[in-house]
Amino acid sequence: MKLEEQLKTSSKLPESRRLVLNIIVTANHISEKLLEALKPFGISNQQFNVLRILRGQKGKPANLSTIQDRMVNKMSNTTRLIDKLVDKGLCERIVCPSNRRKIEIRITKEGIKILSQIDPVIDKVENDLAEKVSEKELLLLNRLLNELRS
Amino acid sequence: MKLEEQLKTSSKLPESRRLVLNIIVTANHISEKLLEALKPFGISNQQFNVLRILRGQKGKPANLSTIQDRMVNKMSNTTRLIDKLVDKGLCERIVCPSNRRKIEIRITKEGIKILSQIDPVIDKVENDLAEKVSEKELLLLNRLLNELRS
DNA sequence: CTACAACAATTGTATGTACAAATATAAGCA
DNA sequence: TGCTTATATTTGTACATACAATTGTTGTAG
Repeated sequence: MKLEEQLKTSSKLPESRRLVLNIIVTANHISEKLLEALKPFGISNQQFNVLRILRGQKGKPANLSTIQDRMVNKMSNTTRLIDKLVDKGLCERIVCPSNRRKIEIRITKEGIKILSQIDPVIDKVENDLAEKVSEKELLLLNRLLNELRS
Repeated sequence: MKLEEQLKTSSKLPESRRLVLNIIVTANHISEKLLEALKPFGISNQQFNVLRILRGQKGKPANLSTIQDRMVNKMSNTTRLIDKLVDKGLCERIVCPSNRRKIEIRITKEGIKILSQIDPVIDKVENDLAEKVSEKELLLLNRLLNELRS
């Protein structure tokens, strides 16, 4: 959808402003799709993101700061997010025995199980999106977006 | 910056997942830059967005649903956001005389003034970003992002 | 060994966001 | 008119996010 249509504005925006708004609007659009897909499982985008990070640890525990570093949204309160996942039984938190300042966070069997149910649903959202452009454009988009963050 | 570097992951992601993550990470990156630029003025991205919408009304008042329609982030509680702007004296809210269910929201002189101070700062953020790619790539990015939302 | 700096996580406060329910007004119709 | 439905906003609750302050622990210089 054309950006101006989306924002219901008639003003002619400079191309640099269009880029800024376009990226933010598109990111919101995608986040909504993801959230919608996750809704039946009762977890949020950020909770899902953390679970995937924990699974990626392949058994090794992660501490809070590691998780925060790897999150898509550098959340400012991972403590409370982990609280929610612990409440749901999807991960567990124990004090690190070698350094009691740290905590060790692990995904539980429950967590692994719910992730395996979620995986195909998220894959579909991602593929549906990517199919809106050609293979070549997909690679190009990824390259250009990386450059915007340089 | 390369996406994998940003997320500190070593896994090889499918290109469709890279696109999803790339857009969200880039949008966050841009939002942070904007927020940083707005910080000296004590207003948030969304408050700024609403002020710009109100200025675009050119004297005509806007009601809540109009604002909500035009917002970049379709915020789920514009009432409370307007409260904040009213508290700061940047806009005013009066009950619409012809239809008392509606409210009329207008930007104040104060609001216009602060916007005119903010404008060049935001322009700079937008231009700095756009300069990271060529003119041609800028247009292409805007076209492809529109397609992703179709 | 003690004092202090550095580190890791938690807590508090304010704002932002999603969703549902409540309130108030207006419009339509028997 | 009185009843129902639709419209516009507000309020409540839960979660997400930014930032600052606090707590508890470790490491280290003197």
